[in-house]
Amino acid sequence: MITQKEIAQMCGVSTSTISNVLNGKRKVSEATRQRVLDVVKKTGYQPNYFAQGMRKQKTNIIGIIAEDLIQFSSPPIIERIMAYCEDMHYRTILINMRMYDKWLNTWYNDEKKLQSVLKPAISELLSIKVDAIMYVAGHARVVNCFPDDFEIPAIVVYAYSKSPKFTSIVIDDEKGGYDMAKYLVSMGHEKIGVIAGTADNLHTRKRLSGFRKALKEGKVPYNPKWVRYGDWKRGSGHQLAEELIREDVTAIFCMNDEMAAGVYDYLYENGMKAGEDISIAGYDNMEISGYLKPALTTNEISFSQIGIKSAELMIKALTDGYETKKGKEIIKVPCRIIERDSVKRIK
Amino acid sequence: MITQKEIAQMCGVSTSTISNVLNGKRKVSEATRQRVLDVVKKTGYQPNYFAQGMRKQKTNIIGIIAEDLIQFSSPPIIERIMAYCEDMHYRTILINMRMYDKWLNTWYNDEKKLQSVLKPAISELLSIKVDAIMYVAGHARVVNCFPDDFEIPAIVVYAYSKSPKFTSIVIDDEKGGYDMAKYLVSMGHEKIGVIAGTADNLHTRKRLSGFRKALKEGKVPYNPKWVRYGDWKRGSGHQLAEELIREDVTAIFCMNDEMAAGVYDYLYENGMKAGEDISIAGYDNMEISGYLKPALTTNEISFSQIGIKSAELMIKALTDGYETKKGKEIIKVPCRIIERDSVKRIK
DNA sequence: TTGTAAGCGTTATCAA
DNA sequence: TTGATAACGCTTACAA
Repeated sequence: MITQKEIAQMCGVSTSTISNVLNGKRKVSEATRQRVLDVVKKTGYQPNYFAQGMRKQKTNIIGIIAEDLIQFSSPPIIERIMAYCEDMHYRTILINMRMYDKWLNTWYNDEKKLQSVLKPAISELLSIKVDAIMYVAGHARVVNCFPDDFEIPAIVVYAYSKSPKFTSIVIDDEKGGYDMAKYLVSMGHEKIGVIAGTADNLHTRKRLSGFRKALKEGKVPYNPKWVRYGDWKRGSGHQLAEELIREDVTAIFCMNDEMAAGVYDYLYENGMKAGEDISIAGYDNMEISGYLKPALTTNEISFSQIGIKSAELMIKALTDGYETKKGKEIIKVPCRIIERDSVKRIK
Repeated sequence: MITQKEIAQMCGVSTSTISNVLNGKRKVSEATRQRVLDVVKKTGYQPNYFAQGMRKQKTNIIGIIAEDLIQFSSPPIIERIMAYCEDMHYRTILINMRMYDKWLNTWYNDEKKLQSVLKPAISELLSIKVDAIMYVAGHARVVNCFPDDFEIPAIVVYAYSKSPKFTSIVIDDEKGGYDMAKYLVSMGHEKIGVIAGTADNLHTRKRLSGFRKALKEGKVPYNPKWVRYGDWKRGSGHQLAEELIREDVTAIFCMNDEMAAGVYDYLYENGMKAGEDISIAGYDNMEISGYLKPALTTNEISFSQIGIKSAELMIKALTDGYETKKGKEIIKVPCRIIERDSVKRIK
């Protein structure tokens, strides 16, 4: 590949002149400037990125570490991050840790497994001399990503940073649960079942706490028997639907769309229909929710908002100095209820 | 960040010794080796990637250019490519062109739009000195990715390379259409409607040609009136379902699951049921197909196979010399019919 | 077995 | 306005 030196020879000037033309760092006579630009264009010269990086000690690259690219939340978040960075003239480099591929579902709370792939990923990015690192989690939990004395700005996306030194961007689960309960109550429901996620999960706990708060405000009774814990999978929705229907609830709030689909399975098998015989609400607004019959009312998580917000913060930190390191900040992105046909107004 | 020079000082040896220990290039006495390794470990020293790359003129990085990361096919393909490359000790760097974000649906056949983002993407990868480039398309068509005299090995994934110099990995659409027709005929259907994709689309044409071939072999009449062209969207499935049902077909082959979902919409509105009143088959095996009721029989595209296959080829080309440049090869990855509940045996 | 020194392609500093 | 030169951190040929 052609180098600056060759361009310099072809133009009959020194390499510093080429460099100066290309970077506009100092005055170069219009004549030589044009000559240089012509040759650069003709030859298709591209500065060697490594040489530049080495000399400047600054790369304008932001590293992204994704827990798992095939987690459904990851592509839209990362897509927006990349878009924003590109607009701000930063490059991005993505490392996909592929946690699911490596350990299926057994890594969520296994610190050792996480660190065994996270450390090399961080090392790699540091050796590439990225300006900052964005950690994109696959789902919310407290996660120990970076050491307190981490040498570059960093941010935790879609999970809570264990260390208070790093800003986190998460969804507002508490408000999400609260809003959904408010909505169901406003539709006349007073016996509301919940198919929650796993009991120790952060999403689960926060959504449930918001849910209870709204019931209290609405003076609607809360019955712990109406709260069942699933495993986020379709099958558990099916199973718990049966239990809750036996309790005579008029509505079921499922903490994800997949379990809601499991409820639909149960209804289908038993000749019942969501939005008629019982009301169903989901969470996530995954693609499937618009394809269920009747279409599922659910709480949309705006992954693009999460992506944009975190990229903005990251770049602001980079421009303003290392502000993110000053202290923890937890940014909460709100969810939004998408009203479809699975919740019926009663009474 | 700590450099090799500092490590050398701390160990009381020269930098070349450090380098040799780290790369195992020549004999170093066990004593110094240990001493060096200890210090490296203690300090967390990481070689500077830029300096290495510059010196070695070899990066072991494979560049991936994705047309669109949020196209549903892209994440699983890319995930597998990354996995395979990682196993083979190659790094990957991903550039997402975000075509959809930039131009919605208007870029498919717009060479100018494509080139306006592809050229900078390629330049960037070349200036990073990647060893090879993999182009990951969002959907099949003939695409003009690289100039014939491209300087590094390259491969086109999920689309057909215009230039015969580059290998393409695509799905076997012809066989896909053939298999589906065979299957429907084997279930007793003789009046089979088709909701095809857009008429000029490569997927459409190849699937249709396979479809006709199978009908011919099965001595089942082919009626052009039973073939309708949609736009791959749900709405067109809905609309064309009505037209085909009026033609009294007993089965409808939809060229993607989304249009099949549109057919379901129509059936639902009219009190009909797939797999009972009429048989429906889809294509893609998207997530939704397992959530439709009754679950949709469809032709699965194995994106992971595509990813693995292309990564294998790429790395083989890199190891064996630049074989990919020798001549065009079109690798076809077969689809696989997933039998669910939407196709009924008749007669 | 180890050290010295050149060189990879840029940019920044200094001198002209 | 321009050019020579050093320096970035590493690997490798050659010398010791």
